[in-house]
Amino acid sequence: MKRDLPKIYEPQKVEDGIYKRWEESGCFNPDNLEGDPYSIMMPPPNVTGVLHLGHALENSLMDLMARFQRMQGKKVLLLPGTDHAAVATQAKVEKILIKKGIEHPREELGREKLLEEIRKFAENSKSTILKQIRKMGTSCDWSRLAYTFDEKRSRAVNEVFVRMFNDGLIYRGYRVVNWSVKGQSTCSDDELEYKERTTKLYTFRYAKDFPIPIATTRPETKLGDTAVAVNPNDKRYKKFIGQTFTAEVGAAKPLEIKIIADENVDINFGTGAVGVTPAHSAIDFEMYEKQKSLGNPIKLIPVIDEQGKMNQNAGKYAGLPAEVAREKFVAWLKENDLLEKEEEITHSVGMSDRFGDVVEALPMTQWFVDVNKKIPDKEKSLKELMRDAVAIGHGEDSAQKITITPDRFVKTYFNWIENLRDWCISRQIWWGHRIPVWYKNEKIYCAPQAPQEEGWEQDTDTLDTWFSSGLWTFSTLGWPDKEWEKEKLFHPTNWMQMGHEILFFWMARMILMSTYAIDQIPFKDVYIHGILRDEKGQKFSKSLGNTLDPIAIIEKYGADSLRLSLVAGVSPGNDSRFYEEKVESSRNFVNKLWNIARYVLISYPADKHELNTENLLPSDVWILQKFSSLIKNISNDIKNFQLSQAAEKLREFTWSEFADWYLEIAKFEENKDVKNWILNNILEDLMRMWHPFIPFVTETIWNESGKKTMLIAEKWPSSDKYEIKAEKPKHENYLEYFEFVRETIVAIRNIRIENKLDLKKKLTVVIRLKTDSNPLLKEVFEHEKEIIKKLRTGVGELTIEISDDIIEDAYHFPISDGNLYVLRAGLVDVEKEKARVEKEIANIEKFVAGLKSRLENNDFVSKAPKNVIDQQKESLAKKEAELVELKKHLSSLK
RNA sequence: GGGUGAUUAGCUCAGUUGGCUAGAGCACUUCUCUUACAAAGAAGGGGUCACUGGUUCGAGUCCAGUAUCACCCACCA
Repeated sequence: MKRDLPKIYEPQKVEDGIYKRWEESGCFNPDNLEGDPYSIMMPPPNVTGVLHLGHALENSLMDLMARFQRMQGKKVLLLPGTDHAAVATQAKVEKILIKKGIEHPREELGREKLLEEIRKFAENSKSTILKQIRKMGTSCDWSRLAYTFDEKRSRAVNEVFVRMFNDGLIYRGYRVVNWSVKGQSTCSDDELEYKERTTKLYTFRYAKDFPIPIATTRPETKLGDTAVAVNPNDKRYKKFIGQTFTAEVGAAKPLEIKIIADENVDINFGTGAVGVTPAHSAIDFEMYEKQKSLGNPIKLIPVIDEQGKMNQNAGKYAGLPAEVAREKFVAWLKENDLLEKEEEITHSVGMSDRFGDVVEALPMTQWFVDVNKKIPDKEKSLKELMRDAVAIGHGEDSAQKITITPDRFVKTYFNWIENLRDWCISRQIWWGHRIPVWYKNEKIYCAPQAPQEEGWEQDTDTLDTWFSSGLWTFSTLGWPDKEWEKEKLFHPTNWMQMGHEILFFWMARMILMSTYAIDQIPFKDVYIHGILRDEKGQKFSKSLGNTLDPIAIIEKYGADSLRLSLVAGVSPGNDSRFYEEKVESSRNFVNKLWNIARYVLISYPADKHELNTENLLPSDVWILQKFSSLIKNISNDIKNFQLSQAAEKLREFTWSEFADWYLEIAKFEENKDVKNWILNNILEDLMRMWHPFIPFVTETIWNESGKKTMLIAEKWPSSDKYEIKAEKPKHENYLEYFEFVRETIVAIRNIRIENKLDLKKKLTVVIRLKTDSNPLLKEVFEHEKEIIKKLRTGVGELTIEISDDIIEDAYHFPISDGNLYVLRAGLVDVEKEKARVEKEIANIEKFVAGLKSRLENNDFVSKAPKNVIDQQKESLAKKEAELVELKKHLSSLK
């Protein structure tokens, strides 16, 4: 049967069709699958735009694992979804609208119209993203598609909010928060991006008679100072602690500065004193709270408003933008001779990562999640829940313990938890889950719906987007609706992969939400991947203009090539560089695989016979052995999340062993029935193992091989099938013999090329076996003679001798244990051969010397494990034998 | 200031509990259009595993320190 398959694999022609067939097969939906549940929740991409390479990486990883587990016989759920990404999306749409000429989108459009614009944008980018996920080949269950802002997820959000409110974990408080003037909204600590800036550090006194100078980079906020903190052990200032000074600096009222003690003040830094501005610094606000709890309160005077301008408390500075007020205040300080020093320093300032402006610290009434308060009935705080889940297991149950790969991130996580403050969850933007709290006069009511009576108004704020994405692992499964009962078998989810940059944003919040709301960890294993960088090691970013569109890459090279290049050559947790050459290399491999299959399918039409072990030749035993251990290796690697290693091993076997050696030898060896069985079976099982990595080409090959089933639904191969029962003792040695044959062939090829021998001309070769060599070896070589001749060696005549004599005027290549030589009579370039052999001898001598000294070392012999010693002894014996032969040979060269 | 990671071939990177003479891809050299594949095949060259000490019979691997780079956290008032 002659088949017609194109020489070059063309992914563009098949990928969409295959994806459709997979979808129709029902394999994406775990309801159609048997086995233990296995679930992965897709980290929902933000609906702010299109899929980028990072998403492509994540899809590759998740789909790899999903397909692998499905082939392991699991009931696999890979649940897709998208994130409404509150601030990010609104900021993005507002930017677009501003470009279109709507300068103040919120005022000009109003809440409903602006929300409509955002919704349109979100829906649009959502559908693009979902299409792109399909392009990647991701085998997710579209019937369970979720969105953080859809009705079901909104119910979950409200449910958790109300519960936390009732448990007293969510509170409304007047505290200093991060405020983006540009975005007119709060942001959480984690949403800040710190950037280095040079600014001036001013050292001054509030008044001539004020005893302590202080330093600041924000003089204008000093109009709201209410205290100066000094170290209680500071001899200079100790005497002032407890006193209050007044100073007239132009604020609405004279400043009343209380000198307070604080251990954290560094005596040696700056002036050793800190001007405390409780209203405009998170740290100072903490001091304010501390003083309050100590019964020695200080005042809190805001001087900057939500527009970033000075307010009435700032007296003569009121109404000025902060920067202008700063200059004016500094000028005033100079005039009054209060400024002692002015120096340039660099320090980092927090910028809103979405709106891009420097955030202002302002005291405001906002909603917070209290992370330190004990949860009723639990005796633990949210912070403790978050720590337990990773440290000892939720509820001290080791089965409810999260493992993180690589484990160094555990430390990072704990460190973050230690420093965690209450989480500000209210945002003043409109795109997001509205806070389920209702007000009427002084009354407050917390529930998804307003009370029946008239006059209740809902809070206008929305929730931080991470509040809803924190629920993702279980809100996607229908919680708190009835559906959950049916779906909760998928929770805790099994595997979660994410970039290390969202460890705190997301992983931490999922743990918080899940352990609190449903008393389960959200996932068992977390796999942290690095971020992708360009070939120069820079992050991909729009502003650098170095972004790559994964879809364009797929169109050029195919999804498989992209996936393979993203998964191979990376290790967990580490960043990796991405560039087109990597995709090219993967494309070349995919095409190689295609051609391997093409050759096998065309030349070895499968039939159903069993493997005839009587007819096994060394090459067969060799490849079967290699393959059966490969199967075990790959399974283990994937189970240990060593995905890149698995890909490399597969590639090595496929290309260097199966294609380069076995396939070539199969062309000449006579036991066609065995060859047929092995080629077809290994090809088939190789497709299974490659499938999670490169699903499209493997499915295509599977289909071309005439299989009725789909590869996606096939089982992972078992190594048992390839294990040769040792009924024939010679098979054990076959493995070794085949290595001899390989070495012989390489040696002959080397002779030709290194000596520039005419490749067309036939070569006469003598293989000399030593007299004491295994008689089977001769048999093998007699048998392999024809193969050696044919396998691109150009050998015309090959004889095998058994003797100990050196043949003069020949090339000598000791093989493996020193008892086998490849020789070629005549035509020797003596000088060249001498040089080569001398180099080789020097090499071996060095190695042998090392081995000897080790083996003569009593410490080594007495302390090293036996197998290591044996290994080295064996190796020494071999190399010494080689050395003897090579030296003999060298002396024969004249 | 605290922490983490990286440093291995020209480039990009593997190297799982320490154990034969340290690997891959790309690039390079030479040869080959040999009927599966030139997006290929064959044979090669190329490394003091950043540095200095230590532990050990044995260190790329473990420990300490140093240097350079990258990142994270805190933030200097």
